[in-house]
Amino acid sequence: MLQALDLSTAYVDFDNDCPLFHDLPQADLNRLAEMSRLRVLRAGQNICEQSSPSGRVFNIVSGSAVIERISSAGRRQILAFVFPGDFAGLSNSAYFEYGIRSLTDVSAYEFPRHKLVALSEQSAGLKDNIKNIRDLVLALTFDQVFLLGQKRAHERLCFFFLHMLERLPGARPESIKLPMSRQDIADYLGLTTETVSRSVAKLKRDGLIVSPTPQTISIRDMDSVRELADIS
Amino acid sequence: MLQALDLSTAYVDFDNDCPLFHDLPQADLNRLAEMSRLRVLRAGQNICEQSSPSGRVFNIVSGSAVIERISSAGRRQILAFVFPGDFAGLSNSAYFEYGIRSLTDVSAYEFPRHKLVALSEQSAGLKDNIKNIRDLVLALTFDQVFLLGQKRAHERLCFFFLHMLERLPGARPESIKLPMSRQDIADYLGLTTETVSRSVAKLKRDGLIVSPTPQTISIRDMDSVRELADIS
DNA sequence: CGATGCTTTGAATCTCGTCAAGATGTGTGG
DNA sequence: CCACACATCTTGACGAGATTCAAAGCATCG
Repeated sequence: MLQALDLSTAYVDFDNDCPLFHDLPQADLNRLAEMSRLRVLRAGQNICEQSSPSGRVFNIVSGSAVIERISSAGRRQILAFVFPGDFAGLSNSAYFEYGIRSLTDVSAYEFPRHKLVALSEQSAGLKDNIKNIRDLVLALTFDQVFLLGQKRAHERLCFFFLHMLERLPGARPESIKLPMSRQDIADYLGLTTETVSRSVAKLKRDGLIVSPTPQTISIRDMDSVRELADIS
Repeated sequence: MLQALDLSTAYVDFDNDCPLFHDLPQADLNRLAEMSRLRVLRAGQNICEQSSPSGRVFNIVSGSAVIERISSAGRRQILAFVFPGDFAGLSNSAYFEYGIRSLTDVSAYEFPRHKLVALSEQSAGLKDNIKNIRDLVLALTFDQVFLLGQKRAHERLCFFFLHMLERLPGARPESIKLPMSRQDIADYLGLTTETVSRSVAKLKRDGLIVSPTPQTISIRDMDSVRELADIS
């Protein structure tokens, strides 16, 4: 986890091919760098609190985090997992309608929202990038609505593995290293930890996956996993 | 339903306080009118097909419609209900990741997406309006994720009634006239028609609502309905 | 009026949640 | 290096809630 706290490598990310910085001219990158602040957090900390003023937005540099909503009754729903390169906090209401919380040690650039918006008015590239990010978020959220409304537990798991395969940096079909706990997966998929465990056990039993440790998933029968995930 | 097909009243809507046209100067309204085409559909028709090229966007003038996704396995999830003044089709991918289908007779303005985008580049007001619409859609979709992931059947219905109360034009706590079938409600809430029926029956039995006809809901105990809806 | 489609109700089944116990793994201090 | 405590994860038994299948009510419309 020391890597996550290494500031010298973090700055390199301004050149990376991440959605916010993609294809921007150096001038824009410089101005983004000027307005940004690098925040470093330990695992399990709030990056921003649900219902707090939504004046800041975040670009994850290293580590993993969740976007979560907790109701007055104490029920928790994870709206998304965010990984390096991902952008979070692009709410347009005055207050965050969700919280962002680190799963691992995390480093992230923090931008004042009004400054980022102001710069995006002058930079067509930046504005496009922000729009694309919003579009992706909406598309992913539609997928999740379908998942929660229509799929069974083991189907949700299959969808989840394929989703992680796409979004989690470094994930390969033979080796997906999950940075989140069973509770996090459960709160993302609208299940309980017990049901997640049982569904994983079932997928193992049926030979679709192998899981040497709880945090490691290896897909053995991709066709069957895809079919159960029912990607529309 | 003849009202829905009355073209003379439909045009008035360009002056209405609907999200897309809100606070626009007359010049912009005129250009919007020029590029638009009024479409009139009977109940149960596709306004646009899932997976078809997403070249058009729609502004509902009269009637009700659903935004739905149907998987390869034939399962259907309704992503949203849309009502007069609502805007639909703002997908940014090349193909619609959902279909739009009329519930009642519907009239709607159809805009070529590229023209609307081009005009929004010149009209700050229009651009803001579009952005606000997208923000609202995302916020509503987050609510639905929470609903589907965390709530029980009768809680989902309470949330649904309050949601309709806010969004359905003309709805009042004492009289919500639902334009959709039990099947549509079920596909929106991730339930079956039978469970919707039973949950409505339970809410009636418990004195929270009255329902003289299946399409008419009257909220009797707003506090309890709110509490069950668990608006976060 | 009968026919059709939508809604409701009933009974059996199944999936998932709950509660409880046991297994596994990790980190700490002896 | 081992032993113990604490977390997390897994498994089992049971029950609640939702689905499924079937049949019966209730409208609307020829």
